[in-house]
Amino acid sequence: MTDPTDEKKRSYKQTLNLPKTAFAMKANLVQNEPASLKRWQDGGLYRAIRAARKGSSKYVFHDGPPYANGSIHLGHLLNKCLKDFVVRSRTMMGFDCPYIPGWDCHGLPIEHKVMQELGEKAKTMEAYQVRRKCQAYAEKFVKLQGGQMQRLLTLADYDHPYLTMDPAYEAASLEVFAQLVEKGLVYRALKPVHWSIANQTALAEAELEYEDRKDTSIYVLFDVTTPTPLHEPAKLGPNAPVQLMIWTTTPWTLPANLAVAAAPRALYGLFKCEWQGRTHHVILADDLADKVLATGGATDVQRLATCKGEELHKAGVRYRHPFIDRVSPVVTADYVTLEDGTGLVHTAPGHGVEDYQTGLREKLDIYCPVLADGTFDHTAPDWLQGIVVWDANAKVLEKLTASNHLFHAHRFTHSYPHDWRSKTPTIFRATEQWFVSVDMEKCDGGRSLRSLSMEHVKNGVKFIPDWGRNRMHGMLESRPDWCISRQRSWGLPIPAFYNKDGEALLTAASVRAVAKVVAQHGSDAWFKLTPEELLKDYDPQIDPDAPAWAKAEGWPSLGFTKGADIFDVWFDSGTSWASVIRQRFGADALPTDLYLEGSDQHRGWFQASLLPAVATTGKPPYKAILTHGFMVDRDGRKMSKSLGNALEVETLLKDYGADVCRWWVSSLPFENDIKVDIEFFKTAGEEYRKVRNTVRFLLSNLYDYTPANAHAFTDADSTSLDAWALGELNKLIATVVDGYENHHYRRLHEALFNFCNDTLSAVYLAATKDRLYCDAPGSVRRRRTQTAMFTITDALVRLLAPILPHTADEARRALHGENATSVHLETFPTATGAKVSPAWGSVMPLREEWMRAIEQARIEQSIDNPLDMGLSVTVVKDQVDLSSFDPTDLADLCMVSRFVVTPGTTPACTVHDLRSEPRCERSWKRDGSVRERADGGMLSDRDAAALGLA
RNA sequence: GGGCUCGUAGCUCAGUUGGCUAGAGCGCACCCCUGAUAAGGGUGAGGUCGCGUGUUCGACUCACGCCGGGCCCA
Repeated sequence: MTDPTDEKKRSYKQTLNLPKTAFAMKANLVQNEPASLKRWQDGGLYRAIRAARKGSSKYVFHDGPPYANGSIHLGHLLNKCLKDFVVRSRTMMGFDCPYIPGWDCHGLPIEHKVMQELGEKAKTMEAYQVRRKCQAYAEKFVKLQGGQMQRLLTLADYDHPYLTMDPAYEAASLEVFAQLVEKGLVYRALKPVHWSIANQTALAEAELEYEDRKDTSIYVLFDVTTPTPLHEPAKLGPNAPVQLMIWTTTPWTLPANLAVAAAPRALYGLFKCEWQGRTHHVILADDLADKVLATGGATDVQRLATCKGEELHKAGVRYRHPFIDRVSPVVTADYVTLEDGTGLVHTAPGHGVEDYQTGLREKLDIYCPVLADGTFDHTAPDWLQGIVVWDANAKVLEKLTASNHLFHAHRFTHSYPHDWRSKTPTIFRATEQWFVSVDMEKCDGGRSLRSLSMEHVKNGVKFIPDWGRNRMHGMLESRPDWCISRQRSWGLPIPAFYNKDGEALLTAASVRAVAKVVAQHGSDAWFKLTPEELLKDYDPQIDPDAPAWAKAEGWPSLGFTKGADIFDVWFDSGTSWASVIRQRFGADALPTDLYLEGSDQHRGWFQASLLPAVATTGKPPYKAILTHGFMVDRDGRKMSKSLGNALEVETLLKDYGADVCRWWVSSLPFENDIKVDIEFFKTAGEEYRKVRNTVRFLLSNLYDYTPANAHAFTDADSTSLDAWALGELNKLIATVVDGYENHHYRRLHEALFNFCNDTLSAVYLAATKDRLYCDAPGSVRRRRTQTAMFTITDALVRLLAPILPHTADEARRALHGENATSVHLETFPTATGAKVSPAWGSVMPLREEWMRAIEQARIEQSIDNPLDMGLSVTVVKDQVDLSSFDPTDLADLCMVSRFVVTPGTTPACTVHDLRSEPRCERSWKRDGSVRERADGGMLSDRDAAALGLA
């Protein structure tokens, strides 16, 4: 049996204008996003945007190249999404914002991987053959990552990316190099590098394997030749003999000793002791003295005086080398610790990185008497010449013992770097490297590159966040010269030639001659062609900078060779402003508007780009730098595969889809560390659903609306709910566009979410449901609301587009039809002109009070349904004037059946129980007009009118 | 060890030049609706603002120190 009431209800239900839409509640992003992507690709969206923005003012944004290795990770996700927000939002602001994605293709990680894959075979291959493998490897990952980045729905010229291994790119980099050479900023000097004796080659950190090795550590006495700050307090005559005690684990480096380093703030003591039957006065770190002196067998130890390490240095203490006729200084160094040794560190600038830094600072020679084969050269004492360093250890010990300078020696085991290929121990050996000087005063105006760059960082570049300026300034202040050479084969060759005596030919003209060949044949040419072929367009006779040997009679047949160095990969990417931006868009496109990378690039790409640009163009390559932080896990610890706390991008895309991931990125305070946890993606997914459902509800109530029946808003509408909503939309537009403009993505994300969640879903859409469903379809009130909703939907979809490219596209097509222009070709909305009564500013806070009264009535009077309530409200006139408001709007705003504004002097809100009054069977309202109609149903006036009943 | 930086409700974050009972969203609790329904709505409870010492009439906001993260160096 059917309940007759049910039947009637059902019949009225069919008279309602219930929402209808094809825009699904369930997004199905994982299936549908690839379809969007394909549609954009097939339709040539990137090209269409370029065409649409042709002639508009340009916003030049430049992609920092990720390394072409491995799959993209969360860092890429963050970086690429932020970049995409920039590109898409600037485009929607009306700028022509072309975006060329790039990849860093050269470098050791790839070469290393390829060499591992090749194994023994590598030994039989020519350099260019290995390079070919490297190129194939890079290409493979460019393709893989490019696909992954596109899956993130990022918009870029993926058909024409820039690769640092492209001949045109390489040639442009070389041209920048030529200009640096022209300025006289490039020089050659010694620098210690990890050196494999077995393979006679330099090694990178990644090519080292640390293994245990037995060595002899020695405590050595150096005779002081000057007075020290300790002489007087110790009551010794100024020329009384004292000794410094140093400790080292590499006795063979002693011939290259040029200094002793002390910790500036540590305490050093002068100790009188008996050793080997004689009285000695020895200086070493106070904290270590007891132990060390005892170990070496000294007795009757007596501390005579102490001083700080820096005092030894300031007093100009010097000592005589134990077996070479040389006097050297005591210096200070921050890295000296008192963990082991004597607190006085043997310093050989040619044999250690720290020693080298100290050497530079103290203007010591970078002295290295060891040849490529590991033997001592002619500058070493004759008893060491020709001896391999490993055999030299014993000889040095013998010599020190003989002269009574060896205080103590013992065998010990430590972890020591070995060549990963030959498994033999490596050494630090100073070799000739190429540098770009930051201190030579050869830039414009006789300034140094350092001071010029620092000045630009201070005044000429915008930093987001601003502390980046300070950070980079500090780094520039303390950075050493840029060592641009590497001893590898997978890279851009440094186009230097050498004669038999090792003298170099590297001038602006010679570099340009090689660049010409590289532009045509790629850098492989360097490895395949002869020096003469590479220099076929070079004539030293007309090159004023050519060295004498190249100008000599008979050149080039006198014989010379190609250098084996390649550029530091940072030079490759650091010249991208020239190789990409200037080359493709012209010099006018410099400086670019923005570089956007992780904050680690203050030392990396930002600086590598700044220095060549400032040196050669006099300007930074960017107007602004935006940095983001790093991903950390839920507990704030760094993310890494080895810790097992990393999330896979592939998985995230498969489980949540790109739009959800992008929504998450837009919610981040990206300038700091970013906590990542799978939970956050779940939350982002829920927020996305909220936004999507709001859009869906808007769309579903516009099924019978076209702009042709739009309501024309007038001042008389200013107190309408619709005017209020349009006013809120205007605020949203302002916040969101400003957010895009200033990279406040988080703020705009929040504004968009709150607009959907609160302004629309909880307030406006809840309030207007009744009229949309129950008013006659073509009624003025319903059309007015639909007009506002259409405007809101169209605007909202555009504002969402940079963040949710797929969803916005889908919604736009649902709103305007399948053949509408893509939202990505549109611009951001501007404020609507509808006038909004200022009284709304007071009504909304009052609404919250009314809602609380309703909640209270619900509990106290057990009225569950707000439609069973009526509200009598008294407001103080000079605060809010509700007289021009439609009481029905106010009732709808509170979702009650009736709203009466009653006169009075004190604010009040009374809830009336309307349950005894008849209820409209169609709208469920008890608005006081409900009575039986011609069809026998109980209906309100409005509903009866909508049905054409009396 | 140094430079820069971060530490506010269970979670993610706002808090402008120091000044009214420290805000939002999510989550949670309780409740409503069943004509946005694997939806929608209402109300509410949650905070020693990392710790300590100063400056000040007054500090989440300033200074110094400490603890715990991060990036880059050493």
